[in-house]
Amino acid sequence: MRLTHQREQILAFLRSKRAHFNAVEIYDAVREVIPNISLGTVYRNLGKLVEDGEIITVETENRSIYYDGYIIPHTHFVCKKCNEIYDFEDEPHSFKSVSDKGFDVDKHRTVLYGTCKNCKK
Amino acid sequence: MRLTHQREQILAFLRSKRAHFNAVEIYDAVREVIPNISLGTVYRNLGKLVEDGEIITVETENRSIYYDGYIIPHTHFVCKKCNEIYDFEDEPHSFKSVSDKGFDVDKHRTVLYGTCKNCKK
DNA sequence: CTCCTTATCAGTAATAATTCCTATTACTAT
DNA sequence: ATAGTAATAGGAATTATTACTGATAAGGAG
Repeated sequence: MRLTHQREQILAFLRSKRAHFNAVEIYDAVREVIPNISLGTVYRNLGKLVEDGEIITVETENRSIYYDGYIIPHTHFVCKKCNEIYDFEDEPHSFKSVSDKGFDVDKHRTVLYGTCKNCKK
Repeated sequence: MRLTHQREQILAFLRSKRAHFNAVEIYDAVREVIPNISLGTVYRNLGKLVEDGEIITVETENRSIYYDGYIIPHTHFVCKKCNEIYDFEDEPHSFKSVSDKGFDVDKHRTVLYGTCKNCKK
């Protein structure tokens, strides 16, 4: 994988923020540095970075996919009021009952839905 | 919520199959019974049925949302080779660390990714 | 440093999934 | 029956993502 300026900046942006962004938000952010980058380039690089394990995706009930530069396994919490995505530590889990049945688990995603601390007020 | 013929058939279809379908698949299936049902009606009713807790959604890395008439909490496994979605029992989890921090958890979704038993052969 | 190969790029068109809009129909309670 | 509300079909519009094409630039070989 060639390290292009575009790919470098996308990765740098995601690593610099401990938050979750969709493709257009990343596009807008990286355009500050590379004004003529195209959205297609952002999507292509996000895809490759995911493939390479440099970043991870968060699928929620919202239609768009969110990208996360923090790749240590963790659980996401989506607030149904403000839509903010929060990080939490994974609780211990083995998925032993799944692997025992002959299924190979590569990765897992847990998303919690509810009301966040701020929106409860 | 009015129980219309359309809503009834959508729900009946999802309850009759222990599998996961996207909106277009459900549309095609229900059209066998109600030939002139529209896709918009399917989407609208799926949304209401989810709101009402009659069915649940499964968000995966694929772009479309899958609907599931089996609403007892369980874990989904998506095969990266054949894209089949399998059901597994939930492992015990409390999300206590999340609620202890003042976040109210309404529901959770866990999706495992990997290679299924059949595709391993 | 220069050339060469090839991945990657910008720009744009196309596709897929979902939502929105409008006129019409069905149900409910007067 | 009639009015009022809610739901529908059909199609247009929107949003998110992917695919295509000729031009560019990254990285290795000489």
